[in-house]
Amino acid sequence: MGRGRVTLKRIENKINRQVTFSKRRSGLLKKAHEISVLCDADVALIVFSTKGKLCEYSTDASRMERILERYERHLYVERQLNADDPQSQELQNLEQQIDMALRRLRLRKDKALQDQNNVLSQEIKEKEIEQSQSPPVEQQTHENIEIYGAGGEEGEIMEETQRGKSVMPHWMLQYMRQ
Amino acid sequence: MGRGRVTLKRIENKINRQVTFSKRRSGLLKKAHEISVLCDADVALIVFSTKGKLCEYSTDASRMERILERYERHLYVERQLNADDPQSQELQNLEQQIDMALRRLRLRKDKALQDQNNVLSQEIKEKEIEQSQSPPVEQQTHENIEIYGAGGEEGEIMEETQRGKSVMPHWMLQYMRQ
DNA sequence: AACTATTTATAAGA
DNA sequence: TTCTTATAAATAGTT
Repeated sequence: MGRGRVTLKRIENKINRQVTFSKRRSGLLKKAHEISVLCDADVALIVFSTKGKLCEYSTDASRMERILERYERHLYVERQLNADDPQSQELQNLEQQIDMALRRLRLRKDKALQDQNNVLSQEIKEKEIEQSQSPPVEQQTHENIEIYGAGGEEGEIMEETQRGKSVMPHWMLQYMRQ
Repeated sequence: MGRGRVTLKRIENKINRQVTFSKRRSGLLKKAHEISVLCDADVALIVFSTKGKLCEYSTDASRMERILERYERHLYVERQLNADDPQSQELQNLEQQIDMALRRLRLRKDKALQDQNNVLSQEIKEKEIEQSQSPPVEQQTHENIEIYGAGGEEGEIMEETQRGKSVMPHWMLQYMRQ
């Protein structure tokens, strides 16, 4: 798309590669977001540039981990099919046990963080009432909005995933108008 | 793209949604693959349809897990920053320990599977020599090929991730010509 | 599954 | 970089 056909081959010119990466990353993120909204699909997208910088998209920041876990369970079935010798079967079982332990622990940790958040939001709410100012800010939503791509700064972590914070990752804002 | 503007809103008509999903999934996978080759980037893409069916792309099937692990380490730093109370700090440490155990175990398991694979490929090689037939099939590569999208069947797991099997996931073949 | 009229993405150029 | 523009590609609606 542009003034010339593209051959699917590594772009050797470093500047060109960098520019193309930046442009195409925007496009990819936009499309990932669009399919997730239009088709009600869960999407997790992780991109590392050559420089090793991270950029990610998921349907919903707080759902990224759930998507990955779900992915790993699919994956798990595949592995079981492959493991037809006793040695890897044994390792399989061990892995499963440790994995379950980790999952249980994460649930506990999530709950702890959630409780902590609840306490904090309660404090904020009380402060707001104290100050008797403008009504609470509306919940942001990503439905029903036309988005347009725009250039993005390459070279930093573009989203900090925080549990249940926002439906729309904040870096996505740069792809929006209105 | 098409005969009408798209409003970013869930497509309510089920058939339409399904068709759009299928078309856009192809496009998304194609673009994910293109950016990874053109810009030498690591990409992991996971899509679940509403029906819960999985479709995935990664730069290299065997690298998917490494990408996810790398992602989780980024993520880990974020979490540390959030955990400023003793309770979640404690859980954090516990998690880290279990996580390390799991990682060590997976390394062992990977090695076991690798060894198993090596034995199998050795056996295959020996059979080939026995039969003294055509020379070994050329390694498939995904560089330097123009790819075109094509419809894909929705409703099945499109790739079985198998350790180090192929550079190009086999479902990707359907997006190619020549 | 194909076909096209359009919209959208983007390679080059400024 | 960022914007502009010519063109290639993607795809919505249709058959």
